[in-house]
Amino acid sequence: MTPTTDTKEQIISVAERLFAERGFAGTTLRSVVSEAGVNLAAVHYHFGSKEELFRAVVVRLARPIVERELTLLEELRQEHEVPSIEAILTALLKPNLEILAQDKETLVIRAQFMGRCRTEPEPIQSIAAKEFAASTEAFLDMLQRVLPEQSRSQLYWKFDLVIAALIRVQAEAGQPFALLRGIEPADVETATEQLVKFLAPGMRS
Amino acid sequence: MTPTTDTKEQIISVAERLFAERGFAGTTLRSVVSEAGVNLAAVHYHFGSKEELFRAVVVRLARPIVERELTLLEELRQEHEVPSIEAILTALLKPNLEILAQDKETLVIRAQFMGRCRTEPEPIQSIAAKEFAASTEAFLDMLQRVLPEQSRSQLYWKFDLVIAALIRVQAEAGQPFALLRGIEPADVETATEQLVKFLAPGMRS
DNA sequence: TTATAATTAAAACGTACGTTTGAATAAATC
DNA sequence: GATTTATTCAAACGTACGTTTTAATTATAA
Repeated sequence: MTPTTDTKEQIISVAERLFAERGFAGTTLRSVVSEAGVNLAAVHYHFGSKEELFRAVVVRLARPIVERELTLLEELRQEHEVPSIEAILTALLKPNLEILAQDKETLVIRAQFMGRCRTEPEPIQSIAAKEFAASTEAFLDMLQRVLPEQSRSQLYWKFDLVIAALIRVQAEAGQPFALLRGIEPADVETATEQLVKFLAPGMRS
Repeated sequence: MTPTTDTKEQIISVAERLFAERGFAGTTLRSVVSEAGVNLAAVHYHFGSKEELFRAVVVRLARPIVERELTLLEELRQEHEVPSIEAILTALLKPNLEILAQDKETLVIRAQFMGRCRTEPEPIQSIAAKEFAASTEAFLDMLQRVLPEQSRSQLYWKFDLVIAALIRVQAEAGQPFALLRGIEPADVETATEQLVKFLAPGMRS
């Protein structure tokens, strides 16, 4: 019998890829377990349902991102009374790109999954949104402080567009014309800078 | 027997809404025909398959957009040797928002559908991408002319981000904090301007 | 009016899905 | 080693899906 943590992680890893490629509804549990080399009932034993499996995949990827984002934001807050827009956006975006770049093998899969889970039909989309809620709120608050002349409404849709851009960069990661092409630290640095350079002027306008 | 054009249009209209809400895989033909008040076989008679139904929905919405975009672009080309980035982006984005604003009833549905079809798993996403291919190419060419110092690669991902922003604006249309909140011509005008104002500086940078 | 074509209806085909069940096996605990 | 708990297995449950088939009905053409 395969060790437990391997079974669970195997299922999550295969599910991550298939959910990314086919979406939630288009991915069958039978295809997941077939590729993971485990039994169909294992999904229900370990995760309880297809939806909880999806949640497990989201959590594995999103938690470290959100933690890192919040840590960077806190550091910003302590270093500067009024951080720059560029610094805030970097704190927001970089963890998202860094995590993708951990492994060439999983770069595209993770990127696609990140994009996928934010565009899924409900109730799946909410699963991901909840995981990012703390980060969303913290960054909106910081932006409001830095840009007090903008209405909350304005900040809201601009923030939304920043996230949309991030999703797109993730979705295209690893492609020939993509902003994030590789997994070197320099690749992440460049991609983050260029994305911030694209978005910051619009945030201020 | 209901007249043919009504049956077909009814099916397309219901399908548009359900595909938007649930995605391609999450929408069943039985739910579509049930709400359209027609028979299941009608889908196959009129469209041949579920995928062709999806295509029919895309075509109904995308064709007029692309035509309008290309028309505006041609007008721009004839009026200016070197059009401004703002004018180009307006020509690109405004038809997409205008068509949503034709009817308060369908604003959110159409917006969601537009966003949905660009984020679907393959092979569905390609169906929509093909419909926009002519427009994509024409605008990239124009941008390249106006920004000759930028590489094609750079223009490509920036254009991609513009489209991502558009998708997001569409997806949020009609919501309280949305950029496009209503269907008056002034609403479209404002939304287009603000979106262009957000994106143009980044295009130039 | 009759014949032909178009459209709709209902049932069925062939296949598939997430979830549940009960048994078997493996691992952990005493 | 015996017992308990955890995990895996295979089959089945209850339901559903897109597509196909055949017949009936309606619309159009001659």
